[in-house]
Amino acid sequence: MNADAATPTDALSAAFAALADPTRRAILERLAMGETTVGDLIKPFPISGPAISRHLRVLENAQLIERKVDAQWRICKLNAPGLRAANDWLQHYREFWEQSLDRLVEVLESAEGLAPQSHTPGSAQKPRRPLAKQKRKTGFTKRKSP
Amino acid sequence: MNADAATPTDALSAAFAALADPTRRAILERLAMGETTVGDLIKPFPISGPAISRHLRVLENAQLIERKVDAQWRICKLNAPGLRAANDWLQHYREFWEQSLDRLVEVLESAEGLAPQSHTPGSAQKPRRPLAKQKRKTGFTKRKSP
DNA sequence: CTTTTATTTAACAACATTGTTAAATAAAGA
DNA sequence: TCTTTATTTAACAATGTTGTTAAATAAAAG
Repeated sequence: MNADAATPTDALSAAFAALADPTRRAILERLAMGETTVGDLIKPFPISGPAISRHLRVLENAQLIERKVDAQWRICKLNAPGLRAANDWLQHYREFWEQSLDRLVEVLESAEGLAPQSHTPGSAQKPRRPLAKQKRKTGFTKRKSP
Repeated sequence: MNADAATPTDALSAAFAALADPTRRAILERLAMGETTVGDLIKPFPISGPAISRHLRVLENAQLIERKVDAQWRICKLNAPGLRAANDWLQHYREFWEQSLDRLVEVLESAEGLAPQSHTPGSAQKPRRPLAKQKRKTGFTKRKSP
């Protein structure tokens, strides 16, 4: 609903960016089994300690994990609110894909090959031809007429 | 459950990476209202056409949108399965944050300031001291003893 | 106090991402 | 056909990310 494409690195962007790495996702999966130390987290991975250390920082900045100090160990654990925030954003599309699935089911069941159009709310009508005749400023570079 | 940190750019990584950009999220939000043209999508943004064009490619590669050609227009629309896949991944943490919320509620309600420990399954016991005495290969660089 | 264990910082190279402008493509319309 | 409209590709600079090794910190153990 808001087209705010400004904020330098908002929380959501940081969260998704953090989730975009398989190593970090694997770390989260490990942490879902319970909090543990950095040294323990590193074991499954073929990368260096400092590399993991930075992955953890990324996860922490993204608020997907928290760290606490226990002597020379840093205990890492999942941070619920951060994970939840990312999930919530995706959730507002839930309606969309469920609708799509409904429609697919319909198509399959009626076996007619053509889904009836006007069925669900929220999916705007597509105009046969895009919008108007008026001058549309597009932001694309114009070509000089030679 | 799987610690596969290998695949160069798996679908999930691509999806989350695509979601990590506010401009792209705004594009998806716009598309949630119905499919439309590239020229229409660009309007709210202060960036150039080619920039949007590439954002769209990123979204398409991540399978979050689909494009079809209609004369000189490319009509963009959301791609349910891709969005769903990203959501599903996050969903397996749902249990986790719900549990955390439950616990928070308990703490607040009992107003004792201390949550009873052994309550929920899935959250492993933290050993008072991490694991064993045995030699643990950590993967961190060792310091030379001077 | 010296050494060991755990983890982070620093410095750096290899890539990847994003935005820019100019030019290419392609269909529609005059 | 020539022009306009819509969008992509190319080339490039600025910036960000990830991994590496060497060195810095800091608490624990001897």
